[in-house]
Amino acid sequence: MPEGPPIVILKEKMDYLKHKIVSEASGYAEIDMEALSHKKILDFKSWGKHFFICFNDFTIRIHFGLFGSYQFHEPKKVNPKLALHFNNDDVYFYVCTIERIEGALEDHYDFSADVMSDEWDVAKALGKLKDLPKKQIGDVLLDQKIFSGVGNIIKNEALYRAGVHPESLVGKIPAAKLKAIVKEARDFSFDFLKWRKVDQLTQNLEVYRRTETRIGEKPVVKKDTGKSKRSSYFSVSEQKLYQ
DNA sequence: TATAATGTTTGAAC
DNA sequence: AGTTCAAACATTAT
Repeated sequence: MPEGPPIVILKEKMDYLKHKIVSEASGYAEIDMEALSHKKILDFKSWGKHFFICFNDFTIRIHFGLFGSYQFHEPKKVNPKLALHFNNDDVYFYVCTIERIEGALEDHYDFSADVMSDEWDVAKALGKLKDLPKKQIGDVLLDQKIFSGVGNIIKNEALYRAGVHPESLVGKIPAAKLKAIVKEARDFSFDFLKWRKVDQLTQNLEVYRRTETRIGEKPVVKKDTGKSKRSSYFSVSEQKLYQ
């Protein structure tokens, strides 16, 4: 479920429930379920990996973490964290964090940091990178304050496309390469979205989890890198290490 | 069947 | 005070 693109897909799938009235809310999330009853959903929004259900004066935030899922119409066998009931329909959310946010979303989130947003701001992202010269680019790409929505798949694929090694230090990467990374973080996210919609994502990944299948071609190395110690997949021959 | 994985927060330990 | 680490949440694909 995680990275930004599947959240955009969820938002699109939820669209038919926009302007509908919640008849009842249930689940084991620690929010006031009563507060959702008989309330009209004004909109669905997203910021990176966060999904928002917007009501008049508050918003419900859902984050799916690593294992979260959702289902329309019929419940799964396990207990939902949140279930929204409508007149003739239901939506269920599982293994996610649910929080209530008061007031305007814009006061809590900077949408120009969301790589999939219309408001995505390349110059702002580059400016933030400038302040982190000693960080590894692999770590920085996972920083949601800079690249909201980027997860480990997008990180690895964007770095491969840009030809930069994940352990490269931000301050040592040439400006043109940094620009390429920022561009690919967004471009790959939209390819991710396109491929996921037709269930063709894994076939199109060039390095992520490709250590076995690429034997005989350019070998892909897997290594836990940086402070985050997340798995990086990269080609030593095609991705330059700047340090 | 065992393992690893698209994520993040929290709090203890150093 | 800063960091580093494990734990916690719990599921699914391979």
